[in-house]
Amino acid sequence: MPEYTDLERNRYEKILRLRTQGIEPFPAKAKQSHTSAEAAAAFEQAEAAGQTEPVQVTLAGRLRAARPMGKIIFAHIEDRAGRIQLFMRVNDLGAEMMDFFNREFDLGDFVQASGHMFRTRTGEITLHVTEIKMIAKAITPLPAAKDEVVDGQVVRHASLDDAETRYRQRYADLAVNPDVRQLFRTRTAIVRALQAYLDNLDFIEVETPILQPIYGGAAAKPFVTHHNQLKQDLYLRISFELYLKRLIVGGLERVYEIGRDFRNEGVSYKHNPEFTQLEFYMAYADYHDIMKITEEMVAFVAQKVHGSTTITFHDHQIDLTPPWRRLELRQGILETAGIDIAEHPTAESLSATMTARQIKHKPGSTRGKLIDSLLGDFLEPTLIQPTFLYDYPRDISPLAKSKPGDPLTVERFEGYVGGMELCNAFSELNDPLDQEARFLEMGRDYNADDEEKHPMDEDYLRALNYGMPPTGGFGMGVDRLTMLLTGKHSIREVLLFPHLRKSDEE
RNA sequence: GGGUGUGUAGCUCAAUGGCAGAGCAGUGGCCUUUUAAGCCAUUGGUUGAGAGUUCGAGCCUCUCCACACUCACCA
Repeated sequence: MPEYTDLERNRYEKILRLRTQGIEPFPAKAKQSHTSAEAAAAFEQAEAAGQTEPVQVTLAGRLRAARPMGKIIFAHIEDRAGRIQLFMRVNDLGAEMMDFFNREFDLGDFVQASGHMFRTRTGEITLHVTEIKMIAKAITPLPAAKDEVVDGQVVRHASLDDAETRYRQRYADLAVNPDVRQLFRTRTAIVRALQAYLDNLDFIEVETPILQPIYGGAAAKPFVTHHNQLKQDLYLRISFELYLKRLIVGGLERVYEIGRDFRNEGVSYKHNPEFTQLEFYMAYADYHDIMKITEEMVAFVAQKVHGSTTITFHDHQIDLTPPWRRLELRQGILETAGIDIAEHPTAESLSATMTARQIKHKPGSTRGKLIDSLLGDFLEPTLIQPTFLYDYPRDISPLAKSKPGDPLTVERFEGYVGGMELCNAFSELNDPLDQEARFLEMGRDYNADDEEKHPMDEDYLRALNYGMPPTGGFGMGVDRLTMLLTGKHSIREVLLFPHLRKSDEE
């Protein structure tokens, strides 16, 4: 037995006491004929129809409030649809049963109650209980002690809002905070809406390996694991990109995957070591086509789950209605940082200008990285309304197709909303010769012995050699989309079980 | 990794360096239409952990732990 507090010990002893009376506090069977909402609806319908025979139901849920008043008891139980009041009377249940309830039932217990629906004197639709049964005893009291229902809204007088407890004990958070339960329903609705949108465009959803012998498709440090029998190190994927494009080579033409990526990097309000990504690839599309799909898809999802394409995020009214603003990256940096990157075709030149303007940057960075840091420092915070930034430096985009006539630039865009990067997309590089050269440029090598160098993904190059049609590709952080659509400012609020440091007690 | 802040009862929070408290929950009573039910009584503390200063530390100092915010890192 774990160490119990006095409150828990008291409840634990009730379990023992129930068993000595031959009552199992964790019975194998339970019944729920209606949810709270269905029971209320059925009653209202019968009432409107002038039906005289009572609406008989069996409800099940967690006991969330109890008001014993001597020979009657009012209580509320909560199920997935909400709360409903129970009414118990000594006339119906007998003194012994009333005592039994008062003595052995606690807030947080799961109960099953049968009876008929009626209205109390105050008009509240209530279950008049003829039989009540314990179906699962709670030993640990729920952290929020008391709620009040005002006009159908649950007002918490002593709520659980300590962030650490909420994240470490998400089960308790969900159990006492209905808005948290609702948020995760919305999250699922967002994923369903994304699927519906893409399915309607004749995409197929696929699953590709999470354990990969060579990681790629993004710039991130991987988690490493090991297959014992094969005596082989494997990486948890940092993106799905290279596998999905193999499927384009195979002729599937329109594919997407929604799944987990793993990146062995810092944690922040918008970063978690594992996060959910949507990637799709569409043959015969280029990055301009993908922009159109992106803005339509996000607007579709917002409409579906939020009922509107206008959202509020960090006190900003954000309008997701297409078309979104399109801004050339060069122009955006010129306007916000006052530097024209086109005038600085080399890292040395750009670095010198940044130094002259006292803009902090890491010496020895590539031109692309310098541009990326200008973007992050000056431009990104200004991109509140949805904006596609397009035409990115080639050296930070090794999988994107070059822009015709501009050797330094590729056909890539990123979508920003609320000052946060939401998605990344490009016209895919489908020239195997150029792709091999890009891999070599970024330090991949056929001789993978050198630990500093990533092995060349020869199989991916072989796939490209078979021929890949012109393709537009897209990746988006589903967690970040969920943050935007639910107005949450931390990725942890939209992850059921966010990553936290191991605590002492675990 | 750096900075700022927080950590007190099951939950939400008080406490000038001087007896560690309240509301709710819990426990024992009363109560046949309540809904933060009410009324009476009452239990509950290694003040995150450890060390130091002091006659005396929840409070001051140091170390550590956790969390939050933030900066840095992050093709």
